[in-house]
Amino acid sequence: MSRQPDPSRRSEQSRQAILAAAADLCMEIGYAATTVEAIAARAGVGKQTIYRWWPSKAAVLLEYMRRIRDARLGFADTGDVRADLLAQTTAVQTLFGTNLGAVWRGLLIAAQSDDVAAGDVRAFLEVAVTEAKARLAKAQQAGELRADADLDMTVEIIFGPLYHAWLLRARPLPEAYMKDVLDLVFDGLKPGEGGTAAPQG
Amino acid sequence: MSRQPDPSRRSEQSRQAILAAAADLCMEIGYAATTVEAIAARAGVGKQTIYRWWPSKAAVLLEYMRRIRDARLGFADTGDVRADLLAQTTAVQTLFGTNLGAVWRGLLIAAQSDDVAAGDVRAFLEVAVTEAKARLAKAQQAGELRADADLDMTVEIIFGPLYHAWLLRARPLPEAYMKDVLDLVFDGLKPGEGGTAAPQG
DNA sequence: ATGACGAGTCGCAACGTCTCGTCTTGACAG
DNA sequence: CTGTCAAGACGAGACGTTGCGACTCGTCAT
Repeated sequence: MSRQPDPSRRSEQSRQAILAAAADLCMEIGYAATTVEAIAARAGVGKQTIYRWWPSKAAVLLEYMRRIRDARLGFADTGDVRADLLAQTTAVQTLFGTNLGAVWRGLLIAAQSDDVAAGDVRAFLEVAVTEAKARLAKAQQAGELRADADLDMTVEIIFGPLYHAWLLRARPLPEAYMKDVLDLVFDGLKPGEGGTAAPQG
Repeated sequence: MSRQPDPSRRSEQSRQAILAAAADLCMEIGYAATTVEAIAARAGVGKQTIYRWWPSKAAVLLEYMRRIRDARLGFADTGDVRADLLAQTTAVQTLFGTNLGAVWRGLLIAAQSDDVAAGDVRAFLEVAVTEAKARLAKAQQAGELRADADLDMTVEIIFGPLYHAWLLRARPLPEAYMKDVLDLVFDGLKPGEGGTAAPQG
């Protein structure tokens, strides 16, 4: 009787091999083509070892992403909210262009059809959202941001354009994309007094 | 010899039944669970009749979406760009909440793994983007919009938040969501002279 | 007669479950 | 300290199931 396995006897080596194999395959052949059987074969592992510890390939890849993130710092706080947001969003934009972007894209897809994965993926996403909201709340108190701005909405206004361009339109973005977006949304789309100088993407 | 079938002999009745069955299934059980075999069964049609005319289920659903859109008008032009954008984006937000939203979500997923579908889905999306850009260009000439705003970016700033909230975060949105977004992005996130009154989502 | 149609069969690929025999580990006996 | 032994995680892979996309029928309309 061992319906739930004993984590203390788990093979760390297999765990690492599975995470690495899953990520590599996803980067090389795409999320959809990355099958559990292929992950097992590449990792030199039995399929059951994957199913014993993870409910799906999405869960495997999400753990991989979590490890990457945990090795990273969150939002910086230099006192200049626009600069901090630019640093953060530019880092995200850069990540989208790397192989990790392919993994993240796959997870966002999985979240649309797999309810279990959806909860975990959204939780992962909400960590970033919460970090951003915390930084924005501080900016609000510092008078750098309109006091009446809803923070969830503000996060969506800042990250939404990037996701729209990358995930939906799949268009190539100039390096300064997020700088120009931030200039536009902070100064406003309507013409007028003109704050910080602005774009032409 | 009939490698490419003769459209003039095509059964319009089967076509309609297939489109309706595909859309109904997608709304009822979701995109992933909607199989070609299920569509055929529901439509009372042979599988081959689907494969004869469409390359994939994504193509079927895209044709369905195209029909819906063709029965609709594009952007209105009342002379007030914010009002026009509000009307358009609110219509989109409403659509997301209906069963058509489930179909559209499915197509956006398919575009991530099926290269052929991706081209068609993006083309469909670009029609809406182009409409929006045209209206924005007019606003720019009318002095309603900053002259230096990149239009692709502006479209992403306006629609990005909605997609981010709906597709990625799957959070429930208040009816006035897009009104508040437009107020924020037109007037700007930074505090100051305060243009139009603004939100608290 | 041509060819689209409904119906259904085919081999294939991946799913998730399962059953092997092997190897590691911790508990206990000597 | 060392030898024995049961528990259980492991690699490997067989299993039935599902949906794919190509195909083959006999029917029916043009």
